[in-house]
Amino acid sequence: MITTESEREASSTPPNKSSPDVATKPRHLDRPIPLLDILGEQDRRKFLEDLTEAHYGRGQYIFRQGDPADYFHIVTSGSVKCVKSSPEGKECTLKVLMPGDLFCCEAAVFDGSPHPGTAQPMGEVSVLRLSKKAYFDMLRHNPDAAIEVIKYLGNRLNEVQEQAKILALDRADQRLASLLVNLAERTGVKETLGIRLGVRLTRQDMANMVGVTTETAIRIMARFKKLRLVSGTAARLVVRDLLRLKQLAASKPA
Amino acid sequence: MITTESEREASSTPPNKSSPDVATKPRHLDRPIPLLDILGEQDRRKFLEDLTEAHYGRGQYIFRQGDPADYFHIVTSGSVKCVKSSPEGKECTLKVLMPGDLFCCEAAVFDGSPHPGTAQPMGEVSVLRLSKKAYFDMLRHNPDAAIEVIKYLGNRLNEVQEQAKILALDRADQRLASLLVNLAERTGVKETLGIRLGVRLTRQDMANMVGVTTETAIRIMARFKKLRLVSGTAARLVVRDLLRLKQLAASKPA
DNA sequence: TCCATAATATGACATTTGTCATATTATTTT
DNA sequence: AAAATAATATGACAAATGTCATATTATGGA
Repeated sequence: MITTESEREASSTPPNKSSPDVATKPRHLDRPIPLLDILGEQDRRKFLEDLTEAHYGRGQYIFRQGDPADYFHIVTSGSVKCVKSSPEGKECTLKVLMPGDLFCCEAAVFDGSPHPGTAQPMGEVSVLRLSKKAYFDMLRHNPDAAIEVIKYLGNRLNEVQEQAKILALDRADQRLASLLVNLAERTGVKETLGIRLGVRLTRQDMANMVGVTTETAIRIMARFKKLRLVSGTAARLVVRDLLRLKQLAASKPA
Repeated sequence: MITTESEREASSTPPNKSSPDVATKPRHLDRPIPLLDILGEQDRRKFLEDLTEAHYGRGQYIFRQGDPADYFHIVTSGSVKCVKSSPEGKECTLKVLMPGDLFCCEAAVFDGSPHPGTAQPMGEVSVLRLSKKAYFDMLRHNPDAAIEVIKYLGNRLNEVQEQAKILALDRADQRLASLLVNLAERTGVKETLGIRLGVRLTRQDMANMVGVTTETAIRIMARFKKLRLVSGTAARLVVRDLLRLKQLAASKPA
């Protein structure tokens, strides 16, 4: 999925807060959400009544590791970082959620355990929130919705397992190449010179996603730049040679 | 969950085959399966009709990476290795499934894409199999069953994400310590001298699970043995000091 | 019991990646 | 526009892990 043009990325930076700017009935949704489309008309109306829309900006958190898990979420615009931190303070970014992605479909929502990670907006973000109870009711009354959630979770599970495999077996440069390929395919926007990533990503962000230090990520990106595989930095990162990056990600030697 | 005594681990090694020894109506189930317990009596009867039980031994495969995904599975006895291999031949073991675990709840079962990994019995194993269609029907007619699957998938997702974090951030010895703690808690059997793991695990197996070479796993295990954290080898691996292993897994320095 | 094979062990060395220090260049904010 | 901060860059060196070679010990099957 490489769209050909569609940007948001508001650059205003509101001060640090920990609750959403607004929480209202949802207005218009940017793009179709499979889960919502599945619901019948009457269910959909009932369901939408329980949904609230929340907006977040830079420096805020949607929720933090250890917080109680009370809501099921759907991203409607912008992107969301899922981060886990270890007791000693090191951080790892596990996933960048895009519009249409669900989160907290999980066990935590059912059994009252706290969030196993932090959800952080990357720029301006809107999400739909559904209370634990309403989510549960929806699943119970809508087998098709439940199946949709099962499919989503199954895909996510496969995805993370692939990611774990990459972390376990591949070198730093291959892991970085995999990340760039993945983000280019999931969020990329075609341009004359290549594929521009749809998310702002510093070398530090990349480092956190592939389990290396920032210095290592910088050195490898410098090499990739020299090889004309990529160009640009955080705000405007362009993948210039998707094919060769893919080959690098799958190759044996250095 | 550390049971106090309950072993199987048949030691006979039938020759390499790629189809189950038998596929019959399930007889008696070793332990309760939450998913089955949820179904009402009549649903349960109908459901059980579609279930077949299959048995596998050493050297066989339940399915292999790339095979078409036609069945949903439940482990009823023994343990199953989930393995992924990269194009260059390196392998990574992502999970050891125990009785009660579900597998192939996933998207692959629905949309016709092939198995993203291999499922391999560790010793003698029995699984229940349900055809894609019957599984789908069950989910559609049993909201509670669908919710159970969602819970299961959610737990698995959290688990793999935790694993990915560990692979991304921790040193080899910490990853190995985490693995031992995890297996001791999930499969361990209490003994006078510690907790014996309920699965046969060579240093090579461990290496594949934490993304290091066999040599590194051997060296680290030798260190652990010297520190009296563990004892024994593959067939009889004992965790002697769970607490210190946990501390090691969570500590900052060497 | 013996043999064949699998598993564990260990050393020497190469490679990869991390750490720390210090610049340089972008980007925000005032 | 200037100042402050964040991001990128680079070198020197240390530490962790991999590679390859070669033993030694354990285990399962004839």
